[in-house]
Amino acid sequence: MARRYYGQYCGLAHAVDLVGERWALLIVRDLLVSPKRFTDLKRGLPRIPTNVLSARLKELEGAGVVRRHVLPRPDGSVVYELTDYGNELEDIVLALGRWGARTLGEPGADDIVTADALIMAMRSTFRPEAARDMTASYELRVGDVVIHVRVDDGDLEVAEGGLPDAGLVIETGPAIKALMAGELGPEQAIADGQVALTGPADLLHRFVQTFRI
Amino acid sequence: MARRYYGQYCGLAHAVDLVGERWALLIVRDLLVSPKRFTDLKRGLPRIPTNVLSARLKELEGAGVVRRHVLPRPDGSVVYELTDYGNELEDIVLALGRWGARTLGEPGADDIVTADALIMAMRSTFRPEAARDMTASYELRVGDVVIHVRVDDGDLEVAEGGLPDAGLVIETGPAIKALMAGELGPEQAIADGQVALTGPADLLHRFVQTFRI
DNA sequence: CTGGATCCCTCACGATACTG
DNA sequence: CAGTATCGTGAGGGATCCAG
Repeated sequence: MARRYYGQYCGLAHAVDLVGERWALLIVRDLLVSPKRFTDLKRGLPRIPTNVLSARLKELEGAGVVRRHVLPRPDGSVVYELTDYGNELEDIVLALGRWGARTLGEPGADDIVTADALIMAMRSTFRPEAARDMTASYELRVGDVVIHVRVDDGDLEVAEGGLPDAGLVIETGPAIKALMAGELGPEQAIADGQVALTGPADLLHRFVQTFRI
Repeated sequence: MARRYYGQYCGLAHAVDLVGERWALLIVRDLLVSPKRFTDLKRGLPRIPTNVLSARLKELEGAGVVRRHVLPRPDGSVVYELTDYGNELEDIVLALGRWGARTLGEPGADDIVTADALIMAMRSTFRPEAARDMTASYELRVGDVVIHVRVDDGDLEVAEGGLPDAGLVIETGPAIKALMAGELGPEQAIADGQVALTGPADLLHRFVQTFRI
């Protein structure tokens, strides 16, 4: 807004003005999963300084991407959520995540995986054409993050937390990236101990066909 | 790359590491139109300091997005072009430009429009479903930028420069955004003198139906 | 305890000048 | 033409502090 960085009358330049600042798209990523409070955002983005988070939220609000919502009393707390306009970034964020995942190497020592990041990763790698008429459910544990995935007749639903009646529980670590990229075969991953299953092993094949980098 | 800004093992965070720096996506935008030399890039992005352009090109090269290519003698000059991986940003850049264009206001006093920006804008607003079986050609003059557009049986081709046998020459200014967003009707635009035509006026209707923010 | 604001330091960015 | 060198400024990083 204020800062006219680029001096170009161009949709892309304007978009980058709105969401091109340093943490902005990661904030949008987390808000695409669900509305959140300041502290929730901070927890999902541990390395962001609070002043920067505060500044980004104000900028995104001013840009019409995020809405600040005060919950009714007695709670009275503040929730940030995407506007309709902000929600329309979903396809872009998913596509960019897919693009970036293709050159994602091994995780660094202090890299973390958050539930929201994993949820968006599953959404971005989902291949509807491979999931046609398919129904399956998975509980996915990566490090200490637990999410679950339901594929219901070709529709996808991903959310945080476990799933007691999951068809398959997949317990793994960073190897999940190699697995989903096809760099590591399911059998190999199990044999190496990089993936542990609770449930029928052939479901893992369907999993890697459904979610693919 | 070097700077681990985000500390997250996530495709999106990695993508933002690669192309999230301050001028990076605009450089990519211009390279999506055609390979360019350092000075050409500088001319299309007048406000970028040369050291920053230099740094971005090195980073993008290191990221595998841009390739530095030395032309054969006696020319011996250097050309920057997108790698295959870089080219795969096209849909994302187009989508982001479309998203940003929706909230693009009036141009600032010192905003410029470059040929490359306009070419990408035409590509991003093209609606194939509206251009089915259509054949048309336009020369488009916005300020002192001249490009031409061919719609050939549903296929789009946009490039810099005039087109002597264009079906319609459209001469306009910033009003083109309002026109393409449907905020300004074609007749109104002509009546106001915000658009001048050389050729049949009804082609302008087809133009605004084919290219739409 | 949530939701920030403040302070200080560093480094990336921006402007300009200059060189092979 | 294709950058490198220099230098000032402001945004980001990190820790701490404060109000409701």
